Amino acid sequence: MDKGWGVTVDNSDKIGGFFGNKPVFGFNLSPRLNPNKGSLNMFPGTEFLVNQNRREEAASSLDEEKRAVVVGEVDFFSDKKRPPAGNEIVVIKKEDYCHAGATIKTNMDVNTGLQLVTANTGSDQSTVDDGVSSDIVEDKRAKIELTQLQMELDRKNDENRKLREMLSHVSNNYSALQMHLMTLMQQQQNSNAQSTQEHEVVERKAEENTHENGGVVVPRQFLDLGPRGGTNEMDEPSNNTSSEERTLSGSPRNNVEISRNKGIGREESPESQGWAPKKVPKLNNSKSPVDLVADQATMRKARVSVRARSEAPMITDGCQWRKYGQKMAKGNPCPRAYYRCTMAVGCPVRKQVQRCAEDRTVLITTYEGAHNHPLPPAAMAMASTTSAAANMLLSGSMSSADPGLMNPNFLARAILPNCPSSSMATISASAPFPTVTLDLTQTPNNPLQFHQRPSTPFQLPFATPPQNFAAITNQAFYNQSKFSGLQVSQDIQAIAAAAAAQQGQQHPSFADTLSAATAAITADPNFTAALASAISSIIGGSQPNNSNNPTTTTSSPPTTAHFLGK
DNA sequence: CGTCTTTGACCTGCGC
DNA sequence: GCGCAGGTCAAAGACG
Repeated sequence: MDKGWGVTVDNSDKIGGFFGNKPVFGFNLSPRLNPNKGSLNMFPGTEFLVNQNRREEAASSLDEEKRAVVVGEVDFFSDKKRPPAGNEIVVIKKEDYCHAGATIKTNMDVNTGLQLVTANTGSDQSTVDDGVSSDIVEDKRAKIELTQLQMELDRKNDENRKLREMLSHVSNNYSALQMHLMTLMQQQQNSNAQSTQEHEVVERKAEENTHENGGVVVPRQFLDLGPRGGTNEMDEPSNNTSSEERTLSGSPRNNVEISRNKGIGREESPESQGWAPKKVPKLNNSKSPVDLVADQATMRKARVSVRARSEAPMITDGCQWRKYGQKMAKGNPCPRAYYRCTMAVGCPVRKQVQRCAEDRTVLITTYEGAHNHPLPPAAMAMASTTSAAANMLLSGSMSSADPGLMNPNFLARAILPNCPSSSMATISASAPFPTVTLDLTQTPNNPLQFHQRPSTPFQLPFATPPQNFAAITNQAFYNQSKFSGLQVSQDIQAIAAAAAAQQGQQHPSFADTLSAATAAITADPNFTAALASAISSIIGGSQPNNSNNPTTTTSSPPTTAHFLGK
């Protein structure tokens, strides 16, 4: 039944749907083509539409169109896949063997009851009577593409959801592992603390005796790092004690110091309040437990080194420093300057400033000791950072029995929990002064690193949201208490609260402060970048006001400070 | 005059 | 035991 266009398929063995030598739509006829039994096989790759009941709905919308892509041979005339009468199959993509717009229609012959298949090659649209116009085909094609995009979007969304779930799962596992590690570490520290408890009792008695004898009361440290602090612990008990020890040493110089301490009233000198020389007097071989602990503490005295690019001779850190020496260090043509904190009498904090031999634009500032006085709020960032770094380092060293706990990567993660890369951490824990290096000369994408050797310089990012300071500070304090398992003084709590108050937060308790800090960190997923940005802003802000005279730092507004809490 | 820096001397720890 | 390097002291000088 030729409709005048295309081919009508009936009981004949031929189907005229050929375009050239190629069959339209690529359908093959079965040798015994019965419209009810025949087959219409489409070549793979042919995109087509099935417009169900188009015939009945005439010019109805194309919403009911079904789209399919032939991925294999499709037998439309098999019993199962036969399209019902009134279907229209439209090719939407030009193929080698057909044109876009070519159609196959199935229709029921009302006279014979046979299902008719009408084919239109699409090559000559003028012959199409009720066929599909090219505009409609284009419209269909656009709709199909839209559908394709929607499907792709759905697929991507689903994939993203699965990835998020996977990430969440991994994060949970990591947190669980970290908590487990911390638990193990704290258990180890507790056992260490027990072993040193006896020594503490001895030291406390010594302190009490000092007070009874009218000795100088040494201010408490902000934090106790390690078993009862560092070298200051050794110097704290009393001047009398240290003097006696120095007498035992037989050192002429020490004898001079003894006479000074007793005679000229150097009680307020640094040496009497934490600034006693680090040189440990040689004592008798039969050291007391206190001495042994003190020696151990000396060995554990941590340093935090900050590498930053600065033209100024010294970075402004909000603290007041007094230069007390300068030395030429081996392997570096630049002299090393020695400073001590003068913000409070007897503050034991010292720092060394030296330019990097390889890159003289890099200023290396090494902090040692803990401040024994309140810190300006602006000084919190660096103070807490260095303090946390030192704390982690010392905590790790205390657990030297377990090498895993000294893993620098773990340490760095403890300090910077959101550091994505474990390779950021390299910590020099070599005796007697384990050192953490905060390198601000690295690439902006990875600005804060822990490592032993500097490498690539970079421009400091100076844009710093001030509200990050509180988060940084609190995070550092949080890490201190969380990982070191040591006591956090009320001063620290106040400082942390003050720092958090900079964010306009209310913190009735330290726990709340920590919670707020955690929230702040959560809100700012890139803690590393925030911290680096904060520190770099310190340095950046210091540069304009910095003079060659370190003392001028006191007159400039204390934007921040470098402190190393012990 | 007080404060701070400079700088040579001194002390200590460590490696050989 | 000696030498070296790092760290510290303190007298002298500079500066406001």
